[in-house]
Amino acid sequence: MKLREVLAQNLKAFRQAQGLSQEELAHRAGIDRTYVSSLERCRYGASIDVIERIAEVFGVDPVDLLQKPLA
Amino acid sequence: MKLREVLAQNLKAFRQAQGLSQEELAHRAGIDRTYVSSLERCRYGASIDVIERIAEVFGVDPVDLLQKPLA
DNA sequence: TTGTGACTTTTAGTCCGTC
DNA sequence: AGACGGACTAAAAGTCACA
Repeated sequence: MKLREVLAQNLKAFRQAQGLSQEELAHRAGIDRTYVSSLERCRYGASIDVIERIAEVFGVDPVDLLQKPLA
Repeated sequence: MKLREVLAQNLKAFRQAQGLSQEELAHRAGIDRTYVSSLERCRYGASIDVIERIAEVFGVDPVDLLQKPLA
């Protein structure tokens, strides 16, 4: 499984776990709403800068967004 | 500390620990020689695709390249 | 609320060097 | 062996309208 796919899944999972819409997350992270959508759809492979900013919004370590689910 | 700085430090540390030159690492990861140098100097923030490929060369989890030193 | 196509701007990443 | 730069190309970052 590609790392960008892991990111996409974790991104969606963290976002929904915190009850945020794509739009709310985008606003708080200072990025575009459609870009969040693109990341969750694996349209792009994100840069580490974007990963870092999103992790800040979630209040987690950036590493957590790239960690494969144990299952 | 910025995530791209963490990557830069870990990249250099892993590379030297395995006794690889920048050029050898670049060749094995299928990226450019000067780009490895650039990453270690924080000239760029890498994409997750590049991080993944470099981690494969080192034989480690991509997450390990982004983990801050415990010290 | 989210997905998508078309688009422009910025940056990643390459290739050529010199020091 | 590696730092560093200029110039270039591919891809990401970011915006918008519309379904």
